[in-house]
Amino acid sequence: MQPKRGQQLVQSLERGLTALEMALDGSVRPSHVAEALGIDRSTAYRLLYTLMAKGYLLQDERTREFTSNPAKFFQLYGKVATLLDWPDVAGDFLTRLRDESGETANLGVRQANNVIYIAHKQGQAALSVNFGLGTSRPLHCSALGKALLAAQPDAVTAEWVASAPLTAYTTKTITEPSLLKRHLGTVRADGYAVDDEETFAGVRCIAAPIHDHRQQVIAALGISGPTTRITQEQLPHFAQTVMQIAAELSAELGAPNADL
Amino acid sequence: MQPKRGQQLVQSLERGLTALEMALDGSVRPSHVAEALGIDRSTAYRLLYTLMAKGYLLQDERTREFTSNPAKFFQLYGKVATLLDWPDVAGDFLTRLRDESGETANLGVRQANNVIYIAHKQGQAALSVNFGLGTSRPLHCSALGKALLAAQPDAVTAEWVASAPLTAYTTKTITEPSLLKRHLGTVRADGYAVDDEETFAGVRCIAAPIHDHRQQVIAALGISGPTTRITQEQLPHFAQTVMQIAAELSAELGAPNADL
DNA sequence: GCTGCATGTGCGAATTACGCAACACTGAAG
DNA sequence: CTTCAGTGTTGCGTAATTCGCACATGCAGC
Repeated sequence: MQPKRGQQLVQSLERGLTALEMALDGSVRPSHVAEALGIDRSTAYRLLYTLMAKGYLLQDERTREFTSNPAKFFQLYGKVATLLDWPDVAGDFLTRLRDESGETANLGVRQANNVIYIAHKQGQAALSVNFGLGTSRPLHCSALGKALLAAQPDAVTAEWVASAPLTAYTTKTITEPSLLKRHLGTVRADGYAVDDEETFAGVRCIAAPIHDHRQQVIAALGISGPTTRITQEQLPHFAQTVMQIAAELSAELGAPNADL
Repeated sequence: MQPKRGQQLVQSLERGLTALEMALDGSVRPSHVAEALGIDRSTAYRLLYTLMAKGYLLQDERTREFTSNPAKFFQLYGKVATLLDWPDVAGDFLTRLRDESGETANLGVRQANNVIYIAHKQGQAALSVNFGLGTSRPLHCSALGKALLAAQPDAVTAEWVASAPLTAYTTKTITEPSLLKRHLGTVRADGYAVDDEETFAGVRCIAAPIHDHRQQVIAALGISGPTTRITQEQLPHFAQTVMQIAAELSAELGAPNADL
């Protein structure tokens, strides 16, 4: 995050995108954006107006508030079709994983220092975990994230572990770089990752990586449930299920030597 | 489309967004963007670099090409959660509609002069229609589009019909404003819209509007199939099915007086 | 009506982004 | 191997673009 080439950034574009992302978190008005970015109201207005002219935002005729245009974003996202296929492709596997484990099944990919959930099937028990689609969690304390991290070459992992902010969310969150590095080593050896109440107290998650036809890790598949059901004793059993279905999904994607 | 306030547009932001959209259609390089926008390579590079710094694009280490970052767009889209829920909420209805009709069922919302498909279940017959998710079709010649148009107040419809570009896609496309206006009147009276080979020869579609709890039309639900199966004779029967399930979906969303 | 508060719009000043030019690199052609 | 054409990337001076100020306008509420 130390941009040695800071001069190459186009300020207007950067500000405009920031304003856009603000609008995605709810309705936004020029005065808010201006205050948040430390710029004049008129400047903020022109940014928002440009975003509206481009179809990214809509302006409420009455309240004059700018809101995001969902259809535009769906359209943009549709062009990036790779992930749109996920729910279709992985849907059946997620359903099976949910039914066999009884817990919420989810699928995520990496985005910077986070894993974001791109598909899921919620568990049907009265007490079930529910991550919203499109939401993100830090890599270092989620099972999906650790499964993705462990798939990288050692050097990359080491560098990441050393520089990433390892924020603690519970008392069990691993915040020590050296510990995390060793932990990821065992994840790779085991073939699955466990989030043992590292993000939310009372929630345990298990995940395994998904490979594509080039044997590259492109996503992770896992389950999340209360510690009362995903107990330490049954953890290996759950892990087996997760790895099994993850392997099948990888095979569906054309991965070689998936051990079915 | 006649910007009386052309001076309010921020050029850098506008260009940046255009470059972003170019990247969504495939890999992009500074020289391409520069040529397309009529700007210098260095300027194009700085725009792309800023987009990358913001996470919207990724740069291939080897080829130096800029590509879109699917995860980022999914994340953005996830924040605009309203539509993300659609596949979950409407999934069962789409499946039922597909099974009862035997044809591809789809759900779309309006985006400017187009309808974009946000959820679908493809028919299982050997010959079935397949629209890609996130793709768009003009309002005036698609069943979903006409169902959405007919839901508006007369004045709005009249104005739109007069100013919109009614491009012909087949010989059956309605390109005459006055005809389209009258046609939309019958759509409203019937409660469903038909696309009788107006977009693709050999394809007929039927759609009905979806209302939310405020009785506002927010989407349209429909089926698409070959004219050999969706015949003129059976059209009313199919329409009945579409309207029935559309009403049930509206009811699920809390719409009042949905006639179940 | 008057008073706060916000949006939206000219206009001049200067910051910012642009194009030019140069360098490093790559890949293809000779 | 050398040459050459083409591209990515960066520095820099200039000029165009954007920014912030100031004001007109609209609206809600003591």
